[in-house]
Amino acid sequence: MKDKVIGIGIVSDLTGLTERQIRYYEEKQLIFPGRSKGGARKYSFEDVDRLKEINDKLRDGFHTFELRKPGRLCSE
Amino acid sequence: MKDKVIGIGIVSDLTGLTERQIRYYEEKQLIFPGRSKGGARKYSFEDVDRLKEINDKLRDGFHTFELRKPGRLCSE
DNA sequence: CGTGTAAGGAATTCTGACACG
DNA sequence: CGTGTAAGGAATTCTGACACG
Repeated sequence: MKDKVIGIGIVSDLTGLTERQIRYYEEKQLIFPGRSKGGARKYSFEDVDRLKEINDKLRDGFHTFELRKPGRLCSE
Repeated sequence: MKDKVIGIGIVSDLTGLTERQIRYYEEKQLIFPGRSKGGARKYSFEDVDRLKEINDKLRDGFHTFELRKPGRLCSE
């Protein structure tokens, strides 16, 4: 379930999110996909669930920087 | 685990088999991958295990036609 | 801020075939 | 029989940018 083996196209199908959204969440450090030799992003099923959750939260009014994993412990 | 979401390249990495072997086993009806809209083969983790098993059997001397799922119920 | 899109390139996968044995 | 490879095309994904707001 933690194997990073799913391509972004399938993840898009699975989550209903656009590839743009998925890449943006990575840019904002909310998700950390693996990469194939060629550089293609690879996700796990856990990542898929996490992506759905992120999108839900965003629709609830949260901002990307509020959804980082750790929670705090960033600057102290 | 039964979700057909893994591309043939990753399956090749996961199983150690070449893409040629993986496609050949499909041609011989030993494995049944899904397809993306564009026609790319998509496999499940179950398929990955099945592929390893198929290759093991072949190395043990079996032939592809002896490894079909059903077992018999083909011509009677 | 979060997301859409057009742009050009690079990597991936597909099929049918010839090869060996 | 099971697998390797070169061949050309089609689909996938990548990055950086401009856009809106």
